[in-house]
Amino acid sequence: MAVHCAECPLRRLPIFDPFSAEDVALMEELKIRETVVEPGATVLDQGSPAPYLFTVLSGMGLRHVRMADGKRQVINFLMPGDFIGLQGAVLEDMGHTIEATTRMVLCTFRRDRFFRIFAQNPQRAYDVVWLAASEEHFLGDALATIGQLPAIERVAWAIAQIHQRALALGLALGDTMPFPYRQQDLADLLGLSLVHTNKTLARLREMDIVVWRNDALHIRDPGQLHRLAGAEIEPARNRPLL
Amino acid sequence: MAVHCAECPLRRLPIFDPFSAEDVALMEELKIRETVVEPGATVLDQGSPAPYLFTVLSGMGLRHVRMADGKRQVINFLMPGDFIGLQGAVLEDMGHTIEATTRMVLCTFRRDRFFRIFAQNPQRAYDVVWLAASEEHFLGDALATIGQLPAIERVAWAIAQIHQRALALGLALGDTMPFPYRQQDLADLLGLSLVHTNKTLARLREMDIVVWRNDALHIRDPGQLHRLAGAEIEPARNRPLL
DNA sequence: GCATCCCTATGTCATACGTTAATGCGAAAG
DNA sequence: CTTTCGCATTAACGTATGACATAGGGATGC
Repeated sequence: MAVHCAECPLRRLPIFDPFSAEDVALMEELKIRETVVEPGATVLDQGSPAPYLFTVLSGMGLRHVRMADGKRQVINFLMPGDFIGLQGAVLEDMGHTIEATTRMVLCTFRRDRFFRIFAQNPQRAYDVVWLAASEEHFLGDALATIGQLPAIERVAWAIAQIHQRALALGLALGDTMPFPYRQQDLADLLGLSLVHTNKTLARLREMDIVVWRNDALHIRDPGQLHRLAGAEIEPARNRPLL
Repeated sequence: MAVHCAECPLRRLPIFDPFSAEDVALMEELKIRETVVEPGATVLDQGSPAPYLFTVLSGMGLRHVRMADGKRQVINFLMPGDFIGLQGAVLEDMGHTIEATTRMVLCTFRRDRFFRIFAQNPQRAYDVVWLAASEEHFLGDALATIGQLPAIERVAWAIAQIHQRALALGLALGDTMPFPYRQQDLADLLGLSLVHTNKTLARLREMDIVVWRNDALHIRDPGQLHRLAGAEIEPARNRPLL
């Protein structure tokens, strides 16, 4: 019954893929259909509750929040296998907007039908919880990065994150990966200004750590990059209660 | 079967309260027990996968991450009704540490037994998804605040958040609320230095917006505070399943 | 061909914030 | 009563980052 996304070994995502259907009846029940989003277009704009849930079948994008004064915060990146719209489906509004940075193909299903399957298949409910927890984990990491690290480490962190996911998805060829973002997107993710992000990227280039040209990014020194990005989390002083 | 926490109108939390048991057999099945955490002590230290899940019955605390160089990032605050340990229960490790800032009473249950009820009660599965989504909503908000706003607005945001939750829980008396945190905690939440947080609080005091003494905080000018905090502070409301 | 647009690149200057250090103050300890 | 400790408070100074300005490089269109 559960159809796992072939493109998503990373998140083990239990999604419904309309193209490799195993259970046509279930898909009919869920009213699954395909949605295409062109680069620059948005799909689930913030403010409104969402009657639909989506799974990313292909393409890349990002979710961001637009603030009162025009400031923008990118929450995270979207890659094939990601499951979006949960907030909008469960809360009264989904607090952010989904924007495509490449042509993105989504698998769409209806909220009401989707949650109905919880009753039929508890394992899927657990999978959804797992997804939400992964998301939470990432956001905590992002919070720590933005809150505590200097610009160069933030940028390195973002690149390492994207690389890691791209690798797991088979989108990256070794240390070269697709990078269909503008520097403004990176800046808005990391809480930096565009100019400073640019300068930081220049520094990374001068240090011969990464090279970025034309929607593709190459990591020339993975060791250095991960040293910059990764030293963050360390086991805390442990005082076991149990 | 579901026993809702009397203390938690805000999150409508579907928790098991061992003190108002309606279903003794279920509680036995879940091996529920009570856990007390003294101020300063920690539970669920980061790094280890957690075999237990907790619900906060009373007291306050926070979750934070400790980083390599000793830096600390507070992820969020904990109040009665909060459900913790989901990441540790679902992922291989829970990325942060839970720390009590007052004496905290927790309701503990075993991971394996807990998830088993998904099969028996799909509504509870939906509730857990709802909880995770609320968490996600908050983290996105925090990310935008830390990433984009200046110090004074960050502090105002944090205070407004806590006030809102305390109000909903009946912990606040009008514009006076418990505030059992050190300024360091606030600083680590907001990605600011201790000193700068202090100065910002002093500014807010001079502006006659908030006064803070002895674990209690009084909002003297709610209008001003909310104007500073931004309209972002809307609570995550629940969306009925049907 | 030129013009326009969007984005990247780089320099100069301004400032919000971090760092260090010293002071004070109440609570707990001896 | 004095000491110590944890935490709040302020001041002086340094710096990472933001703001502004300008130029350059492809694209796309006429």
